[in-house]
Amino acid sequence: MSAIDRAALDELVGGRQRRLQARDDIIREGDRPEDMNLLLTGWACRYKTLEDGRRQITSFFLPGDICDLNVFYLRMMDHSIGALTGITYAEVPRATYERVSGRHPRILQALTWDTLVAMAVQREWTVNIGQRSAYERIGHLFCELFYRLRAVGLTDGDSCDLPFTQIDLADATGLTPVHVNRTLQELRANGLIRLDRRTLTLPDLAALKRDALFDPTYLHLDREGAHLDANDA
Amino acid sequence: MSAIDRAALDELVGGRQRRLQARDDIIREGDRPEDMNLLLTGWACRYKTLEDGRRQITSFFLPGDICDLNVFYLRMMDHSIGALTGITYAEVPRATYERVSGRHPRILQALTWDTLVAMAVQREWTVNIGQRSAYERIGHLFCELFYRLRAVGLTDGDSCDLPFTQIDLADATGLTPVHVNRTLQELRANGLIRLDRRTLTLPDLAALKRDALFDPTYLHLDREGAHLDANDA
DNA sequence: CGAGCGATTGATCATAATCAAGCGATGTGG
DNA sequence: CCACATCGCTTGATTATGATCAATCGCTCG
Repeated sequence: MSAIDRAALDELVGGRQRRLQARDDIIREGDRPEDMNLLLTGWACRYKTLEDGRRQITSFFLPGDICDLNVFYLRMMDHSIGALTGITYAEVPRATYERVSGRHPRILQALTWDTLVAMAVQREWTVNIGQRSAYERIGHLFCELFYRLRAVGLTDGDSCDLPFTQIDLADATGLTPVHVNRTLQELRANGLIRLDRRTLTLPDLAALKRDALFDPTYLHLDREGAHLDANDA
Repeated sequence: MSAIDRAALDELVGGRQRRLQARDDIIREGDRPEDMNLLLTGWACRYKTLEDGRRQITSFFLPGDICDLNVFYLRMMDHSIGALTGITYAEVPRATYERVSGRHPRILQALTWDTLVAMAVQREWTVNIGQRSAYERIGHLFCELFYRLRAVGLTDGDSCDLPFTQIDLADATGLTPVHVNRTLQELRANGLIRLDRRTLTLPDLAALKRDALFDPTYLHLDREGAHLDANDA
């Protein structure tokens, strides 16, 4: 990344920064989106709630992720974005976004890239929930999170942070918390995961990948485009 | 849509057009994407297959839909796109796309819009499969398809075409064909649908929406952006 | 006419949901 | 500093939704 690109990135992120506690929402279903949000630290998620209270988490946001690129083209949020941990994020106004992306094609390219990968991940979630068993589903999600965290340097050997509850995990996988708990025990018993105090360890990633039918192609980590990573800023 | 926009659209669609039979693939997982594909007539779908044969349809494409905007930014297809009926589609080379979108901001805006809505639909599918019962799930999908078809003028009163098999429906909803069949009977028995010879009728859309917890907000049909519809071309 | 496909039905099974209760750690107010 | 409330996790018992296995039927097409 060149000095010019870095400056452009600073310009993007350098405006208003905000801080939220776990469980607070960045933006809620029904709101009119005003800004693009870039997660700097902590974990967040996108979710939708049905009238009767059922809740589905549709994406996780890790540090460096863009929560909603271009969402200001839409009149109304059709989902909410909430903090899973304490977070800090940059609020990028539309004008700033347009100025920076207009002047810096590589930044625009990186944002486009990010959008395409986000779509690929969303598709894989559809496959995950639609076709995989509870055991595979949770294993697959763990593989995905581990790969994504590793790509931004947030793993430590075969371990990484996993700062959300089993209820969150249930809402993300379309399972009940009780069943998530039992499935986690099964994964543990098979030596595929260790999970202790918000730290996830994958002692045998190859075996987990096999059992969960995980193929990282969809993450497109072999990126040819420029890489935009808010952690670089 | 102005004459200039229309001319731009003609330029986009006016290149190579192709024709495929049902069950042929436009492009397959593992291929390198070369072009953007615009579906002109017929139905297609995006799908992924697991090693053991399980298959998940992740989106349906209706006439006028863009199958894969910008996909040429990615090195390799992580999914396939297949024809569900006989189809015709326009193959737009990267160069054409870049020339036209560079010169015609409204076209670019319309394509961006399309991408954002496609993402919203993909999220809703995640919710649908993750949280809704088989009955709600199929009902919800029918509502979605009906709304989308109506938006491009492809409905006839409370009826529309539904040119795919129960197996396709099963692969799209994450259910087995047997269970789809039984659920369809239940929907029929409750007077919410009629389904005969590839024609779907929704005699009581309001009731179906209620039972399926369908809220069309996510389709963003109240579009403020320009509307790109290949059928206009 | 026979093959193949899609839809349908029946019987049985399994995965995951539901209901309910208890445990341990953390945190707070009296 | 203790009492108790809360939260996240865990366990047990039971139920239900949807999967699986298997067979039949009608239709179209070569």
